[in-house]
Amino acid sequence: MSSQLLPSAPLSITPPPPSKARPPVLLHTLSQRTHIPPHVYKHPSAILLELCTSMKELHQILPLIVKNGLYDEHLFQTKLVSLFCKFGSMPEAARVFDPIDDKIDPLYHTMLKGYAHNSCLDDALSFFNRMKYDSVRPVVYNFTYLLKVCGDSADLVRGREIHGQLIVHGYASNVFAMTGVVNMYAKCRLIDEAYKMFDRMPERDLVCWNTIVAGYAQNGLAKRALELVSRMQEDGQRPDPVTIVSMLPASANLGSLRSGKQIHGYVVRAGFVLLVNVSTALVDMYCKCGLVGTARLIFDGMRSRTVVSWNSMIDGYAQSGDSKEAWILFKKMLDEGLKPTGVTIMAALHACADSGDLAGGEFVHQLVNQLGLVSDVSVMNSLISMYSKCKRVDIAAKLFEDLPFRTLVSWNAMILGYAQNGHITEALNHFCRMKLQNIKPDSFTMVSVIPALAELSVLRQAKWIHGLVIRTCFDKNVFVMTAIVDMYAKCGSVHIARRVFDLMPERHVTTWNAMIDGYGTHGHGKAAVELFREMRRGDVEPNEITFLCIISACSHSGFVEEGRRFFIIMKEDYGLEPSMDHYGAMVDLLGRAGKLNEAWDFIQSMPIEPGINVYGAMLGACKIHKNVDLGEEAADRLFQLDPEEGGYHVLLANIYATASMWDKVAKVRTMMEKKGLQKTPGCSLVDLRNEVHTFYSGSTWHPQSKKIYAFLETLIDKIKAAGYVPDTNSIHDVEDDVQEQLLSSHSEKLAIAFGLLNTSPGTAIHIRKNLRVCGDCHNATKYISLVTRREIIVRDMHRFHHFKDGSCSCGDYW
DNA sequence: CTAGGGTTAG
Repeated sequence: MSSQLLPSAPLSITPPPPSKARPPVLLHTLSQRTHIPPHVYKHPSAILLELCTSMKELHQILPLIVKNGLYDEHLFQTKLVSLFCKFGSMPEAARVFDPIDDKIDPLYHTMLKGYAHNSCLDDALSFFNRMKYDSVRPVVYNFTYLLKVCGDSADLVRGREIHGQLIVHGYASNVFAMTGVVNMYAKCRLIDEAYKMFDRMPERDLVCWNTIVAGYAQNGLAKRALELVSRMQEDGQRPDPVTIVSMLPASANLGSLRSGKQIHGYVVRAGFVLLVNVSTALVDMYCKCGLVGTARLIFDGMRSRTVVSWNSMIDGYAQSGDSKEAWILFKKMLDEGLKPTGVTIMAALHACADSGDLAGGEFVHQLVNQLGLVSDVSVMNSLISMYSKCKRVDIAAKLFEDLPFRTLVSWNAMILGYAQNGHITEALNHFCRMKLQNIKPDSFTMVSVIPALAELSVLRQAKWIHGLVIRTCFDKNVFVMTAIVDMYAKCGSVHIARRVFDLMPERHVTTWNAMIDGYGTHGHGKAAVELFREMRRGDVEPNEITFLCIISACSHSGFVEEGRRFFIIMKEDYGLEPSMDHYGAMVDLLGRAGKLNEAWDFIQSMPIEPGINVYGAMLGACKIHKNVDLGEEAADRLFQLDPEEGGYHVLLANIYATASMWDKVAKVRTMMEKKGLQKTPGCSLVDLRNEVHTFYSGSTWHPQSKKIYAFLETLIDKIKAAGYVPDTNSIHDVEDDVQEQLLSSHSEKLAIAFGLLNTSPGTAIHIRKNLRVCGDCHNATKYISLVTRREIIVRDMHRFHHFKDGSCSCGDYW
């Protein structure tokens, strides 16, 4: 067996000359007395050298050794070089190495090892070439050092070269050398090439099986990695702790609890549980498979833990959404005096981002500075994400701009940060900026940019990015394509969305959700329900979000009974517990349909304390159905919850205004002022050729402003002739003509006028509005679509309105 | 001097 492990070519180490120095007398006599051959005893200088643990100690010991005389000169030289290499000082190693006249081969080997470990690959290779020049025959382990460095730096070109040289030197069948080759190719992400080399090996031992298993596991081919473990067992190799530590992340990656538990069983039977790296990998696996509690039990039962154990557990909590527990454990780790690593910091920042804990995030930021982790770009990326999630995209941007070098992840974090904070133009600018710097976007970039364009709601831009997605082959990526489906729906083209949806070979639950929601917001309740039924017949399981989408689709279309049924099915058939958003959607469903008392009773029967969104839905329903009493009651409860949004107060004020209760309107306004709440200014966007034009109520800064107002005046006369009556009952404190003027300068009317002025007859006009469409604008737009024979598509904060021939797709029900 | 494999991370 062991003969197979020997190199096929003879080793070329020249035997060192017999030692001239005799061991000191004491040791010599000791060895005679105990019949141990004298060469087993080491020279005291050698022992001293071996005790060195740092460069400082080495420099202290050196004079002593020189004073007390050298033992074997070659051994001393080699030992010294080895120590300088070990402590990372290649210049000092070279100072010892260079002047030596009769260099023995091991001296060269030691030096090469030093270069391989401490310097760049170039230094190691040029030393390797010098060896050849000095006629030193390379030995197997010279190649293994170099292959390792190639693998670590993923330098495929040099890796191949060394592979070639290794063959020339006759090591093509050497297990050690070829294991190094397999590992090198695997690290260079050429797993097929790695397997080819593995397959050609005449003999395979445990280490080389472990190498190929780890190779597959690290290249994301988890299933194949686990299959190979079965094969290695058929080949007579028993998985050892190293195998296990590759298998566990593989089964975690698969999310396969069954195989994870199987491995756990094996670990227990084989007696590996006490090994800290094995139990750490178990903790990680259970976290990734969703059993964070089980992971915690293992973590708590560990006799010793490394920083990796802590990191795995903290990140396990962070990834599973338990940011509270993640934070508690992070603090505990600090309390125990453990030094966090970059990974710890990233997990902690993830937790802060999730819970919106800015103060916690700032604390971690300080820690990053103290620990000197500012040069760790991954940590900085996490800081950017944390600040963005905590709505401080300004700080995130500052960090991003100050980065000495940026990775793709940095760009993605920044683009997503901008997109999620509503800075759509900035998100798109950065996308263009990264492309100008020749940084290739990945699917994460696309999934950040596409929703930004969806927010912009400009069909032309949507088609542009869709084209880009196809050209860059991201149309094979289910997440990117889901974003595209969602984007088309949000750009008003639910039919294109459906076409893209139909063409997708693979659909994720989010793909179905996007399409169902698309139908819902466009008021195509029937299509939404049909698609949901189709989904249930297929093998993609609906999730909580699916039910949110379908219930809200029912709400937009007035399908009260269907909506109710879905709410029940959700729990009974799928075991999904309704969240606050689901309760909100149900109140909206009932309330919108005019079943205000039922909606109120529904709120009373909720098993959890109703949130802002629930009372908000109630208030909205009261506005539609002009119910002051219930509206007041809902608002009362709502305001106790201290909403940061000024919109709810405006809603209540509008309820009062509709009922001409002007004193109450004034009261609400005062309350708003006291609380420092502001009404979000209404704004409408319209895209024209290459520009997005923004209009605010009464704004006059647009270059075409004069033309727009003049056109609007004649337009309003025309629709009045067709039957339009301005709805002035929400304004009371100004003269009639001023009321009308205020109404006619609403942002959507300005945007529509601008759109009509600048586009050709027969084309549709797309308007994007940040708030809900007001009643008067809704009515006016219907008439405008009639008299101008133009289709006008308005996307408000909740849904789409397709105005055509005097009516709206929402059936005046929004 | 005296070889090759392994854990956490957007």
